[in-house]
Amino acid sequence: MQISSRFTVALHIFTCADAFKDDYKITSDFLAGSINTNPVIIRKILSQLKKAGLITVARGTGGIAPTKPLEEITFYDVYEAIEPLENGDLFNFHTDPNPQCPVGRNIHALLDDKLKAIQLAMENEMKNYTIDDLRSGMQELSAKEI
Amino acid sequence: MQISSRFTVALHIFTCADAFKDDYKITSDFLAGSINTNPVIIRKILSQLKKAGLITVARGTGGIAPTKPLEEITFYDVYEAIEPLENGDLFNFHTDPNPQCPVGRNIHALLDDKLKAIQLAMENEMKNYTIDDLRSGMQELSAKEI
DNA sequence: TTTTAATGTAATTCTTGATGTTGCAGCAGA
DNA sequence: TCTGCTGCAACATCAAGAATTACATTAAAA
Repeated sequence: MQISSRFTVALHIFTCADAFKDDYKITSDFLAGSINTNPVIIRKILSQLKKAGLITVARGTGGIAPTKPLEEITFYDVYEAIEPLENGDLFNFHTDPNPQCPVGRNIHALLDDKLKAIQLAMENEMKNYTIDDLRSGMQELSAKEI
Repeated sequence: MQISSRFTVALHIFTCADAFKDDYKITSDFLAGSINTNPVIIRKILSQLKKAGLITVARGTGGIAPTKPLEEITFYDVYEAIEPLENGDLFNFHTDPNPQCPVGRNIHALLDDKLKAIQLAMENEMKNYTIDDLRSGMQELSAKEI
């Protein structure tokens, strides 16, 4: 099972917002055009990013802006804002293992710390990348195209 | 979005198979009893583990057995056998970003290596845990219960 | 050889979540 | 007031996970 595209869409949004901030007003319609999806999808994601305190969204007039310097917004911040994990756990268990079976009643005790370590390994790697990396990476790619 | 319970069910299966290998024949019905699910669910997972070469399943007579020493079967081996990832990628993109937009046509070039690094961080941590860790951990937990 | 107990697998249903779409109320600046 | 945009509810669609039933196939034991 893959992680939903909303996460990469959110990163796409941040990249666009920075790349075009001087030339266009960044609206949900504008972003939907670059990503090629529906503006309402964008607004839902913007709403999540706003709730997480990562951006401000100007109601009425339109336009979005990050609340912090781009090098302070990590991939993990975006991931956390976007991906709703039940109890914060990446891994799912089957519900109601058999308590009569010694394995069934101990399976959580046996696995929880190991699965958490695996999850943390991923989340910590996410903290090594920031939106500013996307901004500078985008600049390089644009320069190559000319 | 969470990783499906089939992964933790597979780990549960390995743990049970070892814990009861001397006292019971390990059938899909027996395992379904401990996990509290349907035998067909178990058989599908067993089928995946067999295809990956991690276990043998005795047709007709029933019973399963690992093909390797337990310390040589890592969580990653099980994960890889169980989780069908499109193109091997953990992260999803929205299809068809706008090629007219410089961000849209470069979003993959911009993100692919970073997302791969995050995925690898998780997968490498998975390689640090083996089925043998579950066997010994289960022994300790059982000892405590008495 | 027949019986028996398993596996292998197809077909179906149910549920949930991601995604897409329409419609409209609310807001703020021109 | 008019215009353009956000916020949000209400659906529709689709795919995947999970559960269940049914049945053919297999291999050992009786």
